[in-house]
Amino acid sequence: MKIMKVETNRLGQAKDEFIAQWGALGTQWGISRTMAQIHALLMISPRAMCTDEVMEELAASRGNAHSNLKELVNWGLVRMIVIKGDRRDFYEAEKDVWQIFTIIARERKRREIEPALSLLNKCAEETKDLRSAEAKAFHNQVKQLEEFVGFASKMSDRISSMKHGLALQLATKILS
Amino acid sequence: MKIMKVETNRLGQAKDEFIAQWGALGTQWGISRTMAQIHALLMISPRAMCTDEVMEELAASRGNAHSNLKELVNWGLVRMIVIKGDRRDFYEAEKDVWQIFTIIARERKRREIEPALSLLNKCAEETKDLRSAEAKAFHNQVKQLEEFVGFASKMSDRISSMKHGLALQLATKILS
DNA sequence: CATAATTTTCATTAAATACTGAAAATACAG
DNA sequence: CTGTATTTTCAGTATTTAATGAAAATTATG
Repeated sequence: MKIMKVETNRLGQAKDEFIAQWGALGTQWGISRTMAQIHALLMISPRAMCTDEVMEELAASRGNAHSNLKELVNWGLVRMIVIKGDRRDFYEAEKDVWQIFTIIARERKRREIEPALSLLNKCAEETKDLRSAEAKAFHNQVKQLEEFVGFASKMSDRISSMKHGLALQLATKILS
Repeated sequence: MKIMKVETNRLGQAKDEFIAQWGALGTQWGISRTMAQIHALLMISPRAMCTDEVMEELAASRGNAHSNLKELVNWGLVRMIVIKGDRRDFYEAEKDVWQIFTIIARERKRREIEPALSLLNKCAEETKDLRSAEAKAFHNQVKQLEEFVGFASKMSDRISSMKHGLALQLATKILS
């Protein structure tokens, strides 16, 4: 085993724990454990990594590493990097927290809010001219949900498109 | 088959679609399909329902209906109701959208934000006095995440504890 | 107390999701 | 073109999560 300072070892342990736990959290957030682990690994890596390094670090299969890297690039949380004179693809994570937040917010809106909103639109529309008391009650409830979710959708857009500084300013006002 | 007005049938179809689709959405939100379906069913039901009615409406098993009803009561999205002269337990959903929102926000914070925050706290703490450049970079990245997530946590609390009207006022300001 | 209605539990089964590893496809260098 | 490094795909397997249904426990009723 390589000789190393106690400090280096402590750092390694902290990193490993971070990666392992971030992976576990990922499953709570609806993304696969490996995807969250790769994200954690790259967020704290001082340099871009290639597929084999990721595989080794996480003891994951090639297919798994590959598809999750692709997915992360898709989300925009990770960028592919070309290093000249090297045929391999390298990957590095977006590290700015506000960027990370807006990317995740956009994705969640797309997956969680928009489909709900379109369902609510449809149900409200389909029942808007029914006259029975029961139908009116249904229409009313759906309408309330529709308005709220529509609101949430707009809010999400607005906040995501803010500059970090401006958002911070707004947040400070709310927290004060 | 029972004779019914066209209107009644249209309403029934809209309800069925709403329940089915809300269930499908539930899986995106990290809750089981049945739980989301029961929630939808009760949100649009004009009266409280007993376990057997829920089972029948959703073609779900007793155990499934039971455990998901229990879970919904646990969240606070559904209340158990006692009807005198009837031994069965009845259930009714919270219908106020702002209430629904705050309940879900609280639960999500508990499951998604708090564990992340405690991990970040721990990792920042464990590396705060390491001096290598690599350690400092790690500590710095974790710290940034910690600050942001801590911020999000406070925001979530603040907004959830607002009265609907006040939140609306705030939102209007942001959207304007 | 006996019994009937209802709720609760839980071992088993089914369904959904994530991962593996090897083979096929692609890209590049000589 | 040929051989090699690398990426991509995907059928098969493993893991995780949700649902079933029947049995046990509980609760009310006469």
